[in-house]
Amino acid sequence: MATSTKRPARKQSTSSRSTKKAPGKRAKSKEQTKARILNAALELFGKKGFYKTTTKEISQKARIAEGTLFNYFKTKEDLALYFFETELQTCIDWYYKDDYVQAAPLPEKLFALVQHYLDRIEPYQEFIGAVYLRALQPRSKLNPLSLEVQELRIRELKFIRDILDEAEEKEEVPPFGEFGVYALGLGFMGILTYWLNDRSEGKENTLALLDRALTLANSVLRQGGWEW
Amino acid sequence: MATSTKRPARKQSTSSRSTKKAPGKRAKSKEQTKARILNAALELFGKKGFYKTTTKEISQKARIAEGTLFNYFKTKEDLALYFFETELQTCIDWYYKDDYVQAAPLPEKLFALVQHYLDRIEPYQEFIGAVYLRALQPRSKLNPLSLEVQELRIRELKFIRDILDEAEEKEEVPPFGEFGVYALGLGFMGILTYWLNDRSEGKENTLALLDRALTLANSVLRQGGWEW
DNA sequence: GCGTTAATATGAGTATACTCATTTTTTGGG
DNA sequence: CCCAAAAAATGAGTATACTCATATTAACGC
Repeated sequence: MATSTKRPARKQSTSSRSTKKAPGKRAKSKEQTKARILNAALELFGKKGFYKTTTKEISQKARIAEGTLFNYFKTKEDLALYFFETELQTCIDWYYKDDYVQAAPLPEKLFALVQHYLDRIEPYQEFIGAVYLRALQPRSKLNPLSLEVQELRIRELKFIRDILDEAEEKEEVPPFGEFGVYALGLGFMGILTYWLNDRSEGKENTLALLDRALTLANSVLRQGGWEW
Repeated sequence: MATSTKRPARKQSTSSRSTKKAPGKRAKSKEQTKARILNAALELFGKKGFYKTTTKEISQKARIAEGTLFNYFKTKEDLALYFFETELQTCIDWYYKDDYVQAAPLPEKLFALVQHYLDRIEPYQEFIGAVYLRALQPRSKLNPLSLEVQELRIRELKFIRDILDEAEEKEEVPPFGEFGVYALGLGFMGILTYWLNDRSEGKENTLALLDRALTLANSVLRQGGWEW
């Protein structure tokens, strides 16, 4: 019964043809399989939601055996988490390519960054709630709140720290150091949580909250006043 | 059933003191069963951890059928969550009975409260990580970050708000309103997360962080200075 | 007591994330 | 080409949270 599926269509048309290129057949096929899984998962999650999508369905749609899926992703949640990591990275890249944003004052910068990120993960809204919380789990590599435990090797944390360092250098902010990174991470998490709960049109409440929080923080830090 | 004493039932006659005690057999047995479940669960969670404890084991230890467990708690996680709600309530009660704490300035007050809470949930440490995150889930009743969605009916939020109101009244803090409640809730969550990751002796790192955060916040708010 | 109704208990059954021993495919050396 | 080892795929099997139709028990009016 096996074998009916994957059959490499092209037998080798002799060894000469395929001169072991850099990728190699194996690596290439692996990549493709992974892509198929991700496509299938994304489509199904979007259509039926994270919980109602079974790993069996995903495998079928990706045309692989169910077990294979777990060779690529340790758990179903890891599979979903993949999208956020990707988007986060995209967001970081975006930042470093946009001179205007980079030059802006801290509050504007943070506002733009968060807004950008929220825009990007919008499609995953339905299932992000089910999954992003995992990132807070004590052992998770994505946990922005376990700074002292893990040695700041993680991309995302490094990014936050870079932004903060720059602001400290420009004296936009007092030298908070680690503490600041932690606080920023926490604040981001708060916004994300609020966003998840936000039923307002175009998530405007979240943006309003974000704006208010940044303005307030800025004003408190700069002039020690709270009349905003 | 109980004695065969005829009990000429009367239609109404509310005055009938006949039925000895208020509880009634049913309510009583229900209470006992619930208690048995909680005891069994607590012991097993403590001994084997949340994930390795099966609902079957819990039922057996509580001497009930497996299905019965789910008549009392919708999910296994709800069962675990029960302990936190209880401890939180205990904590709130403790606060209102301690005049000294109530009279203290806000930072000391918050420090004492959090420390007290952490002390109390210490025994559940092993499994709290697995479960408390659920509280952040968009729909959760415990989510301290979904203020505007849910109308502040929840005990815990009300408590935070009361404390903040009082501080605002005493002018220890500017009138932040809802915003303040949200921020406090978020801060508490941050501490809890840090605590979960804290491997230091006696969780002293967490206490240090808490102290630092409160001192800093206080100083920034009061004098607009950040030399602390 | 007896009958009726509603609450509660039951445990076999279901769904599904994940495992693992086995099979298939790829690679690379002779 | 062929073979052996490594990598990857496979799908039947497992574990377990949770459901549900049925059975048991309590409550209460007569």
